[in-house]
Amino acid sequence: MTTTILAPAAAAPSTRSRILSAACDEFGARGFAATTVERIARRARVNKAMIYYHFPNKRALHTAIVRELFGTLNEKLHAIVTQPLTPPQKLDGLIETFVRSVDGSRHFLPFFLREIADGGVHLGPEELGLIGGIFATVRGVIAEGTRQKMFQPVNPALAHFTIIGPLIMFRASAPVRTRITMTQRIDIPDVASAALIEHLQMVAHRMLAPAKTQDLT
Amino acid sequence: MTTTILAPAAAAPSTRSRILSAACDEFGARGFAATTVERIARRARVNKAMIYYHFPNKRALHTAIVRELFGTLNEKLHAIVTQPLTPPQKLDGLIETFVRSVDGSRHFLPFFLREIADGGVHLGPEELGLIGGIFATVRGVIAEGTRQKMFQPVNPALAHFTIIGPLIMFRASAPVRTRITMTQRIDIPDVASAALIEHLQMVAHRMLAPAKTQDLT
DNA sequence: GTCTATATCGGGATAGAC
DNA sequence: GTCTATCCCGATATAGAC
Repeated sequence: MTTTILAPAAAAPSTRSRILSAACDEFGARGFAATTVERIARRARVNKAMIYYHFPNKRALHTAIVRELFGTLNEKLHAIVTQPLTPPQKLDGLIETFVRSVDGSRHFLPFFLREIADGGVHLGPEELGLIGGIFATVRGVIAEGTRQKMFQPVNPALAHFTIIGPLIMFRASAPVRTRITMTQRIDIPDVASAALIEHLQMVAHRMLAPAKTQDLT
Repeated sequence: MTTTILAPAAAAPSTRSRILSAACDEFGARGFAATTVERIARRARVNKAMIYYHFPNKRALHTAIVRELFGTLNEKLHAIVTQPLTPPQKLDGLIETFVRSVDGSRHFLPFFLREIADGGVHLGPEELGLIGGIFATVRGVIAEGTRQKMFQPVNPALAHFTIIGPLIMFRASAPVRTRITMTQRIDIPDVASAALIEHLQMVAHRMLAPAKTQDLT
């Protein structure tokens, strides 16, 4: 699977990759139904018919993007948990990779959010498998740490979403927060990647610290 | 503001309330753009023209729902923080109210998620004010606790989303998790409201415990 | 591979009878 | 307040020339 969306290999981005990139932006900003092929074409500076030359239809274009987005994240996470590290170290690595991935591509987040909101109805077995792989990876680290008594026992699903949830919601809510800030006296500032990583790691540590002995940061 | 959506006053639900209820389901399941007025009409068992008799257009119907959904939550949260309680007690109350509200209405979550995903483009000043009010409420409690040295200093925005994020994402991801469970060997079970409340309160306590002295649950 | 032109249709919104 | 019929635009998708 060669990355055609985010790495146009410099120089002359192919038409196909321009279409994919433009589609990422449009789908991410508006969602599948509200995105028109016409707008994708304009953004990619190609004709509308070109899109139907490279992809059978709108849905297939969308699926291609989902597959690549989740696939690459999956690979990155897998690379971490197979290293010889302690469970807490792996967890820190997973958190950092999550944040860097989300912050490194403005595409990933909106896609993830909308697929969740739609209940995964657009996802075929292959895409579901990719998301399931992400679950399994995080969950495996938590289970490993609990087995080694380095973590207190927690519901792995809840622990998983305690790490992912704040990241997703905080980053995804940035536009809304900006609008709120402009309209009202409340100001809800953004934070840099490093600060976000640090916060999530702190929360994970505290959440998973064994009941008696713990070193709170 | 009389609740017309969720409390149809038994007996004969008015046409208008049937429309609102049906629209909740459709908008929640599909999002604004993918929802057709035709489907709302069918579900409400009325004619399409009836919808345009009761509401000026599709958008106004959507806005009416958003306004009520966020408005009632806002009131509930406000009622808690004005009681004479300690910051940790207020926070527990907020968490419980959040979870009960989300679990009590299958409508709230999808709307919230999609508005976030869409960057709040459908939200007017009034709706933004309601969401801003929710932010301000949670944030106020955290600031109060920090001032009284009962909480360690944290970024209030991050703290806020550490509480909200897991709840939203965990509940919202239930359909996807079910599909993953069916397709693969991974099984990501759901949890009851009480267990979710307990988990979120535990995380909040641990996150906010002052650095040195703490009683971990 | 790229473009113009067009078929086709679904869906938001309205007119107007009852 | 409720229904039928319809207008009309925009959007997906295709045909076919170059």
